[in-house]
Amino acid sequence: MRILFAGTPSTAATVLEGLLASGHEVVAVLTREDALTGRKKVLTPSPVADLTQSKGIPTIKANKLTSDVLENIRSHKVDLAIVVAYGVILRQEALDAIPAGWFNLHFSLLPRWRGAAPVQAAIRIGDSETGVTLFRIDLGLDTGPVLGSAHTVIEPRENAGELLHRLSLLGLTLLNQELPRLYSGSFELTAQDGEATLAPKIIRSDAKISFVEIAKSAELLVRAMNPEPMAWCLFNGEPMRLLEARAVDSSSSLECGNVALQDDKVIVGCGQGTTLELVVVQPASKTVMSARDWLNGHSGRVVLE
RNA sequence: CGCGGGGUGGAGCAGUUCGGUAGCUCGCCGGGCUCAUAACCCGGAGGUCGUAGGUUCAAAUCCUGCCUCCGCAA
Repeated sequence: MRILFAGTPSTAATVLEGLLASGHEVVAVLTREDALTGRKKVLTPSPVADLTQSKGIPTIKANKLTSDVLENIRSHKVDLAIVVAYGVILRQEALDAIPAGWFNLHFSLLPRWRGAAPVQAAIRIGDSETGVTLFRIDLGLDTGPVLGSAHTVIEPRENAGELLHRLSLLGLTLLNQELPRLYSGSFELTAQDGEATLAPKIIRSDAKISFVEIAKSAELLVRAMNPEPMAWCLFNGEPMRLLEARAVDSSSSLECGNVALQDDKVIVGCGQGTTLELVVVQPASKTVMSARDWLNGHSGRVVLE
């Protein structure tokens, strides 16, 4: 079958690369328009566009599926569309444009964590397992009937970036398993079953650490927000990013936000007498460094907020 | 011209406002103490202070250009 692949970020590019390597017939790719990015606001193509350019695959860049764009898609005589984090809502007119329909690879076990940030949400809340779901897109938000899914355990120290990478590989396996069934028409779609939860898009203020909460909650936040948008707190009035941290047992009880060195570990007091160990941090204007290095430069009383 | 911060021995920082031959917390090397140690004590190596030029008797510190790294915003 002639496939249209729709996706934007590097995760999507990873999946697309895998599909190509497996010999699927991707005849066109849909991705978001180039965007201004970085401090200098350089117009940059999406990771997916980057890949298709080097592979010479026809690429449609669109942030809205207008009639013109849909016409363009139809001109490629596409049978089936695979969507991985494209970032655009599909209206009925768009859904109708593909004969066999649009199938989305979603990074959670639907109906849990419908929406934009399922991986972050799963870690943030402390889920012990998650997975990927391949479903046919309908007009709702990740509500379509399921073709197949695969689950995996969330590792105790795993952050969102690491988990997303594993899920993209798992998703690729799932695609390679399910696509032949789609091709042959011998497949079944099952309605989503279970409690639906929502994983809305994350904004920076969601990633602000509160040292009043217990350490475990802070740890989950740090893991969930890495690499985007990255958990942060304030040090001397400047933002400091926390790349890696974990809740630890501690004999000493620190006031919330107070930092100390104990057994060669940098620890900070959290709510209810709990303790968070800082492992990797990045102060404003500085590069990423170990928490120990950071503390070395600051003798005296060190407080985070 | 989006806003802003940084580049000082191997690491992280102070010193720059009010110019006068470099300091702190670590690491490293050697020695000591100890049953022992990541603990403690003593000693040591290691820096043309990002770069080019300017001002000056004298520049990490003042002026100008450049390189480079980063936070925020998009």
